[in-house]
Amino acid sequence: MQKQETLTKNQKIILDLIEKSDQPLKAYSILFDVKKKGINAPLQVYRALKKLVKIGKIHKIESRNAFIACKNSKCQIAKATVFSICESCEDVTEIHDHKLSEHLRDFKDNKGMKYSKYNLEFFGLCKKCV
Amino acid sequence: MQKQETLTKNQKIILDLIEKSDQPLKAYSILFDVKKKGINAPLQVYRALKKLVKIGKIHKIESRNAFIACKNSKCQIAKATVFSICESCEDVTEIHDHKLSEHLRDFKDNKGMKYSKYNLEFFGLCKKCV
DNA sequence: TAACGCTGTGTAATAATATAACATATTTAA
DNA sequence: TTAAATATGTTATATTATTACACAGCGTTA
Ligand SMILES: [Zn+2]
Ligand SMILES: [Zn+2]
Ligand SMILES: [Zn+2]
Ligand SMILES: [Zn+2]
Repeated sequence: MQKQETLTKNQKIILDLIEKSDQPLKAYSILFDVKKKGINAPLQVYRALKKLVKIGKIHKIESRNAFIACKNSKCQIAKATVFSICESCEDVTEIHDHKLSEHLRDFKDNKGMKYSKYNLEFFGLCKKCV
Repeated sequence: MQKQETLTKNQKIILDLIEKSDQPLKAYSILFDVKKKGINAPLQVYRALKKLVKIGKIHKIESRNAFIACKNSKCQIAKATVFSICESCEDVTEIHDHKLSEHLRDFKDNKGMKYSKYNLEFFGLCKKCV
């Protein structure tokens, strides 16, 4: 369900920037970078980020307040994200693990709660940093 | 490994407050509540929170920037947390599911990364809010 | 004892993250 | 072709979190 063609100007500018980075970007660093393209205010950035998160083009790394592009162009799991985060170099990688996804998708607690979404962040040391 | 007896005055005040609430509290709401006890500045709160998180007495709900007490007094999993969050009433519950914990503890990605910690947040609607 | 490292405290200032409110424009759908 | 929904630009402000500095208490150890 490709939707990029329906993005607005600001959304495209900001998505382009995030997609060019393989690591998460913070809102105010995005703002700094897009000022030359006429985006002047935090709110313009946050609005675009909100939309891009909503349609699954990017994800928010909650523990870092940063945003990373979803590399899976057919991402069906915009609402079911798993990341690995190196606590030393801060390298972030999105994990797509079928078995894990299944397990999480099927998880039922004992409260009868219905889950529509989850976010999982693993922390540790990457190979370079061990 | 009970460590509460070694907590300092500020840490105790703040832990008490958080433990009395069954729902997550935000740092500045904590600050407001403990002003009558002589804690005047954000940093005093954040320092106590940091320590309490570190020793597993409380957990941070990353998506909400809020802090909740760990109800499991023998919590071995201060670094392996799972929460369910109702997106309507914002009710938060810590989940202790043995099978899920095992699955997450044993998870290995294909990058050879060594995980020491994870945080999982499920979102949905609780029974009241469905 | 004295020197040191470690942890915590108190205070002031500031940084970083995010939203409210308002006026207007554009797109979409009935 | 009106109405609803979505997006924009701008200003101001709210919320969350840290830096920097001076000092106090405690245990180790020289
Ligand atoms: Zn993705
Ligand atoms: Zn690393
Ligand atoms: Zn816990
Ligand atoms: Zn609810």
